[in-house]
Amino acid sequence: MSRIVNGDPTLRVRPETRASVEAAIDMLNYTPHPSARALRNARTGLLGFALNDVNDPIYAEMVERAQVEAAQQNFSLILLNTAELAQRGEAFREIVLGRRVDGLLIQSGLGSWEDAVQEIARAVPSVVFGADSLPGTRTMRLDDARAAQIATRHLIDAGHTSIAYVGAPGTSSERRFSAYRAALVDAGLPWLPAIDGGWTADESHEATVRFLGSGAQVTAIVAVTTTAALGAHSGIVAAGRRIPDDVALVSINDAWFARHLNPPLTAVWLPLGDLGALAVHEVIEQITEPRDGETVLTEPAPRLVVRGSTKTLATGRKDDDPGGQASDR
Amino acid sequence: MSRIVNGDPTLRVRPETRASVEAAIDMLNYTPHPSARALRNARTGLLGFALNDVNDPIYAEMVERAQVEAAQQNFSLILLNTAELAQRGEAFREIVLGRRVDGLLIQSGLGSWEDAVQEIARAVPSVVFGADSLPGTRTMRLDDARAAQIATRHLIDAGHTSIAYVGAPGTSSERRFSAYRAALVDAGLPWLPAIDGGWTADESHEATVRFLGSGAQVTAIVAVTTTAALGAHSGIVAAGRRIPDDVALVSINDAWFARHLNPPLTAVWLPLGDLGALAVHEVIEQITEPRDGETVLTEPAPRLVVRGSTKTLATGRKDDDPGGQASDR
DNA sequence: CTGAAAGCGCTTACAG
DNA sequence: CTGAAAGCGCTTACAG
Repeated sequence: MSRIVNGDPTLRVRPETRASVEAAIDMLNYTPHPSARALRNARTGLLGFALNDVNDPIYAEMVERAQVEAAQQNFSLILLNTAELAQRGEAFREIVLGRRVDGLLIQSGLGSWEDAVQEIARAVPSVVFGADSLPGTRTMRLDDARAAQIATRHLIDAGHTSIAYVGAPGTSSERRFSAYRAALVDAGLPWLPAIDGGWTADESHEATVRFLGSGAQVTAIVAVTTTAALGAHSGIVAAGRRIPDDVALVSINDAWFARHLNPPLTAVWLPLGDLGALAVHEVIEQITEPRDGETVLTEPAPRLVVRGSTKTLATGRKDDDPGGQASDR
Repeated sequence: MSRIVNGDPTLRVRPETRASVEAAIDMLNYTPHPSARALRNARTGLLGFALNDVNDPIYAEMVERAQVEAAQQNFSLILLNTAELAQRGEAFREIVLGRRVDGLLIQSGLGSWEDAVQEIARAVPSVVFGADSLPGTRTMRLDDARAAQIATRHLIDAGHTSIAYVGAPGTSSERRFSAYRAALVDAGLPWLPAIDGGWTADESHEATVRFLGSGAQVTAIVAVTTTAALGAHSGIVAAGRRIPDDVALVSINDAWFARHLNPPLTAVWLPLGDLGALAVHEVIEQITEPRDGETVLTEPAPRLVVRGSTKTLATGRKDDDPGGQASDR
C-alpha cells in the first residue's frame, strides 16, 4: 500500500489492486503525514537558508530561485539568521544539533562569522556561498574576478585613468578588488586602495562622501555590489559631483533597481538566481553523498549592461569591450 | 524526565534528580528530536509565509521581522509561493492538506488569487495581510487610508492643485486611492482616475511614461508603494520632466532605498516590520484558539519623511503638515 | 515521586 | 503477491 503511494519501482502488483488503492487515495484526499514520515525516514524535507540580511535584494533573488528549485524537489526552505546560528544559541542547538533540516545553504565571505559558518557546514550537509575554497566544505560562488575585470575594463575603455573601487568587508569583496587592481595594472594605470564601504547602501554612501570630500580626483568608481553602488550613487550626488560627467559608476551585480536610478546604473550582471538554484540542487545531492570541493559558476558568463552612469570620455580611447555587452532602455 | 526537559511547571521533583537530569542533558548535548516531537504533539513548529514576490523589498522587511519573532517563539518560517498554493497543486496538497505547517501568513489584496487565499486561510490557522475584512478569516493590514491621506495632504499643502495617483491591482491600492481622492475632495481640488501601474518598478515606469506622454499636466504624483514610486521616478525622468520642479513625487511606504534616489524620495513610512512580527504573534495564538476579525495596525502611526522629490511651490500656500513629519539627510 | 508502557503515522523487513 | 508487525523518538496517562 505504502509502496503504491510512494511509487516504489520494484513493486509489482495487480493493476486492479493498484487502481483500487489509488481510488481510495483520491477519494480520501489522503496525504502522508509529514512528521511521521520524517521520523521514520530520518529526513525532514527541510532545507535551511542562512542569511545575514534578507533585505539585500541580491539575496532576495537567490532565495526566490532557491525556493522554487527546492519546491520542485519536494523540499521546503526555512529561513535562518546566520548571526543567530553562529552565536551557538538556541537556534544552533535546535537546527544544527537537533537536525531540524536535512541540509543548509549558508552565505559567507562577508567578513563575519566565517569560522562559525565553517564549523556548522561540517556538522550538516551544506553549501557555503561566497567563501574561498575550504577543505572539507562544499563551496560555491560566482565569477567575481571576471565580473570585476569587465567592470573595470569598461571604464578603462571609456578613457578613464583614475578609477577607484568601493568595497566591503570579506573575501568576496577582496576577490573583486584584486581583479580591479589587475585590470588597471594590465592597462598600465594606477590603482587605489579599496574604499571601505559596506554591504549596505548607507555605509557605502558615507564612505563615498568621505572619499570624495577628501578631495580625491577620481573620475570613475567600481562598486562591489548593487546596494553599494546605490550608496555610491547617492554619495557622488551628495558630494556635489555629476554622474557620469564628473564621476562614472559601474556596479558589480545588476539588481532590479539599477535601471531605475537617475541616471540609470551601468552594471555587470551575474547569475545569482542560477547560483541559488544550483546550490539547492547540490545540497540535496550532499544529503545522500557528502562531498567537498569548490564550484565557481562561470556560466552564464558575467554580462555588461551599459546604462547612463557611464559614458565614453570625449578624450578617451575607444576600444572594443571585453565582455558581452548589452544595454536596455 | 521529559517533563524536566520541557520545563513542566506542575512537576515537582527532587532538586538532586532535576540536577542529575540536567547534567546528563548538557553532557550529551541532548536535543529532542524534532520529528518525533512533531508526530507526537501534532505540531510541526513551522509557520508558512506565502508571498507573491520575495523580491519586493517591502516584503523583505516584513519577512525579516517575522522570522526573528518566529525564532523567539521557537517556530521556523518556511517560504511559500502564493501562486503555487493557490493553484492547488502538489504544494497545496502537501502544505495545506498535509498540515506541514502549524500556521500560515498569506499576502493578499494584490489582485490575484484572492479566492484561493480565502479558502486556504479557512483550512489552516492563518493571518491574511492586506485584504479587506473577511468573515471567518483573521485579516491584518496597515493604515492605508491614513498613509495616503498624509501623502496627498503633503502635496496639497505644498501648493499642488493637479495631483495624480499611480496605483496597482487589488484592494490595498484601492483603499489608498480612495483616501487620495477624499483628501483632494476635502481640499476642493480635482482628482484623477488611478493610473494603472503595478507592484513592480518596471510596470509603474511604463504606466508613468505613458501617462505623462499623453500630455497630462499634473505637477505631482502619489505612488502606491516604494517600488511603484521608483518606477514613477524613472518614468518622470524618462518623460523629460524634472523632479520635483515639473513633477513632485511621494511614495506610500518608505523602503530603504528611497533616500538614495536622485533626488531622494519623499515618503510616508508605515510599520511593515511591526506588521510582520505582530502577524506571527497572532498566528501562533490562532493555533490554539482560532479567531477571526480584522486588525488595522494604526500604531506606530504613518510618518511623513520629506526628502528632495517634493518641495513647496513658490506660489503655493504654506500650511502645517497634517502628519508627524521628519526628514533625513 | 518514579518508571514502564502505549501510541502518534509512517516505512520496511518479514512471515504467510 | 499481500498483510501484519516492529520500530523511528517522543510525550503522557497510568501503575507501582
